[in-house]
Amino acid sequence: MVRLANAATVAAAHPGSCFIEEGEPATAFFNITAGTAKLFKLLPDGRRQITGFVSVGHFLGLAVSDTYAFSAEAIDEVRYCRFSRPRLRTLLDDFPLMEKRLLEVASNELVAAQEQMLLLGRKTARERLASFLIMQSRQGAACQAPRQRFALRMTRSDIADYLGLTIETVSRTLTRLRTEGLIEIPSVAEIAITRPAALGQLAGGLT
Amino acid sequence: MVRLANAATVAAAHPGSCFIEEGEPATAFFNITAGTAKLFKLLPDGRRQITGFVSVGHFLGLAVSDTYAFSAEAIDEVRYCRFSRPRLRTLLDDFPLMEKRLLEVASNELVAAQEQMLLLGRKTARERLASFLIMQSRQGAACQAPRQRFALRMTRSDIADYLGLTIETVSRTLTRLRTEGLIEIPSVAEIAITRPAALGQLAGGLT
DNA sequence: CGGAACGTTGACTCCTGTCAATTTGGGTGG
DNA sequence: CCACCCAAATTGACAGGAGTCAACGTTCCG
Repeated sequence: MVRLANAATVAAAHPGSCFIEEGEPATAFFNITAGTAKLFKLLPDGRRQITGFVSVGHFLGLAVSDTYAFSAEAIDEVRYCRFSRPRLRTLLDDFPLMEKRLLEVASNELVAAQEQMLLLGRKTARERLASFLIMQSRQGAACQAPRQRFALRMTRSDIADYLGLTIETVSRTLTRLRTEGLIEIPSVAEIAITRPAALGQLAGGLT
Repeated sequence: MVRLANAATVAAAHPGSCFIEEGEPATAFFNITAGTAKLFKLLPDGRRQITGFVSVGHFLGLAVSDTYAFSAEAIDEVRYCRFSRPRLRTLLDDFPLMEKRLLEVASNELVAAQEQMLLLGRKTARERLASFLIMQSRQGAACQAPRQRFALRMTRSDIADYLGLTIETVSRTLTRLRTEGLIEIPSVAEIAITRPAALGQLAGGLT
């Protein structure tokens, strides 16, 4: 862990380790600088809902609440900057542009959250997977065209908990999409979209 | 419609009318001054997901996107201030505190959205209704204790589309909660929580 | 080679959705 | 004032999609 001049610290989280725990006092604000993490909430009996995957550039821990509203677990090696809350406040005062940027980010995440609510509340398993695969195909290709083939950086269990399904349903549904010729599965962690238009149709008017 | 000095307009929407339509060019920013509206997204075949209910004080249309990401329909008579986008920008420049406030609001809404994702993705119908009723019992009583008895300002159809269920399941589940003695239903639009602790338990560790 | 975590597949169950009939309640007009 | 109407809500019967439980396959390290 490195301490910087402005009291921010740089740290890392190993795959599988949590660097934010839901319910803990929200003492800090994070900025991911490398790697990917999953954000999730748990029910008392262990059911889990992954609310998003975050990677380089993402901000975490904005909430005004005094405790974190979700947990964050590293998927691969994650590096991040950590700002104490008071330090964040002075940062925002010193750099008003940062506030603008944070507002933009939060607004975009709200839009994404609403899209995910539509998926979780109203889409079938097939539609959820179709939507998810299309989303993934665009991941990290913000400025370019979606890639026809890409790697899934998460397990079936993570996909299931993100889509509100079980791992069995995820597996079966992927198999079905494959047998129907909409996708190919070169390896467990790779997907190739063979009929993007049909998949988009299934997803319900792509986002 | 009244035009103010700073180019904002004051307007109203009658019950059932949409004052924001998903997909339309996002030309404005709204601030609700009276009434309640529902926000929702539609799938091509008409399936609907209500992403939230908003009332006095809420801000709408923040998104950076060039089209609205959701529709807004008035439940009762809604009054609102409408700012054009350029005007919003000058407003934010003139009143930096407003930006801080918007960021707070957006952060809180993100937390609520994540809670709703947990509900939609992982909770059973019973748990969804329990969570919903507890949430409603706190509505508009931000600073006070939750009310033991309250009015539902929306139809069963709205509740269903908010919770990702059908109206039949909402109806049946409410009936069951009543016969089990957790709640009473003095009239179709009123609920009394008779066993708050048990209902909270069911909801899965209240928010 | 062996074991463990992850993934796939099958058989069966059940919660919720679908379809349909009936009841309730609020508003309107005779 | 009351009968009527229509939308909303409730209730029932049935069906189906996704969950559960379990067996089997695969991959990857130790």
